[in-house]
Amino acid sequence: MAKRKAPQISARKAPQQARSNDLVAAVLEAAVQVLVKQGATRFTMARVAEKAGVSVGSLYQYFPNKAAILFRLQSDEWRETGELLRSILEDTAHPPLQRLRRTVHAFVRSECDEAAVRGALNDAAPLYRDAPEAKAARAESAATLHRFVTELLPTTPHRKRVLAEDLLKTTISAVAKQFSEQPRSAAEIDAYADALADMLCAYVERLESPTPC
Amino acid sequence: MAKRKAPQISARKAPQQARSNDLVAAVLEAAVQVLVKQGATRFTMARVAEKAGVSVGSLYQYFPNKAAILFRLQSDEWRETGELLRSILEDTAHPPLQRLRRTVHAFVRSECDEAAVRGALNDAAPLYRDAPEAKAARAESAATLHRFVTELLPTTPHRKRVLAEDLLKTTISAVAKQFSEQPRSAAEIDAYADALADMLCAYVERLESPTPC
DNA sequence: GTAGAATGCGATGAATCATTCGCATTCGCG
DNA sequence: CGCGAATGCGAATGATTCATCGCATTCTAC
Repeated sequence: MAKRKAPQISARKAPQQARSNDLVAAVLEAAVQVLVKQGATRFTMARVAEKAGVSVGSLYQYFPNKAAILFRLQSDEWRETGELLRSILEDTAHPPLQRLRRTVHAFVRSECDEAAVRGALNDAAPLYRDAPEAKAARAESAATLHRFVTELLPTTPHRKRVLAEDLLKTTISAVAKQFSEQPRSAAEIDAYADALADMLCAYVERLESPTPC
Repeated sequence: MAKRKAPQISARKAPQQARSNDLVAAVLEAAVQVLVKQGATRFTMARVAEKAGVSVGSLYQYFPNKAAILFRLQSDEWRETGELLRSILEDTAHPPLQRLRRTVHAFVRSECDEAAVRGALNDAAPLYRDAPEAKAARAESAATLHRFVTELLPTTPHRKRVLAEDLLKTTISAVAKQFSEQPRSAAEIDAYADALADMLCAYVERLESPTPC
């Protein structure tokens, strides 16, 4: 869709002294603030450096380019959410459908929590999304969902199950993303997550015990 | 999430002579090509002008700025799709559920048809989406859906119906958008649209005749 | 045919940015 | 203390891009 090259996006070098650790932390925090307050198009190295109280050159000591900072923010978010969802989906103490419902709630809440950052990160996505590192990160969460769906739809034919897995993944992520684009109250979030879970459950249950349309 | 100002985005003036009509047409066609072949970040006035075989100055005769060209492309797409969906949703010859299914198919197909343009337009969305003209365009299609949902869920309590309307709208648009981000074969598209329609129908039917979870 | 309006041109101003590089400062260790 | 390495700096660079303006060309009405 765009980028010909997907250049270096990983950290340039690991901080070795205490001060550089602080610097990286300050940069990341400043990056979030700039992203939220100024938006993706005004997210520049100069602004991040100023907000972090460091110089532009220092930014380039630990991040090879602007995309790397954005990717790091996105990557951290992915990791956190990934761990949260994994802990819910693999908690065999509860029946699958209940785990699905809890996952939907947790995910929608999580998206809305950091809506401002995520929205801006989304606008900036063209800058980092084609990097191989980003693709690897997505593959991992897909694997977790795959194991869960196999358990959720034991009697559904393989052909249909593959489709359902894709649809569930897409629906949850796309709907939550779009929903979180507007600011929402806690009550709205719960109600919406409930409705979304209702929809997914209705679909899953019908797959497992078909009823004519 | 970003833009402080949402400047002029409507056409600057209406073409009065034949040659200027041709010019506008050439510009729009060139804009699509640049968007598809070069991506949103490489979409510049100079490139569009060159591809269209006109000068930069002429671009500014009919479009006040870059966002206006992008908005015009998006607006045309919205209008076309809007008319298509409206014709299906309001065709009272078929039962509501069947119209819903046909709508889903038409919409997913439509998104995939122009996937390249839409993907790039999406990347460029921050440039035009906050303009009042864009908001007005979205409101119109929401109204069509509202009338349909009232007919689709006659016995569902108002409170739930409002939620369901939002969820249906969000799901269809968000899922189709995400699905169309990868190139798809005709068979894939049909299968996916079927699955999506299955999910929505299962949800709607359960709303109208509740079954315990 | 001609005047005046509409249209078209493209060099140019002005602004914004990502990234680099040479030098100054600070740290850790013997 | 003092040396070398790590860290930090920020002006300068080079590239890109939007948007404008004065002038040339073409069209239309009379």
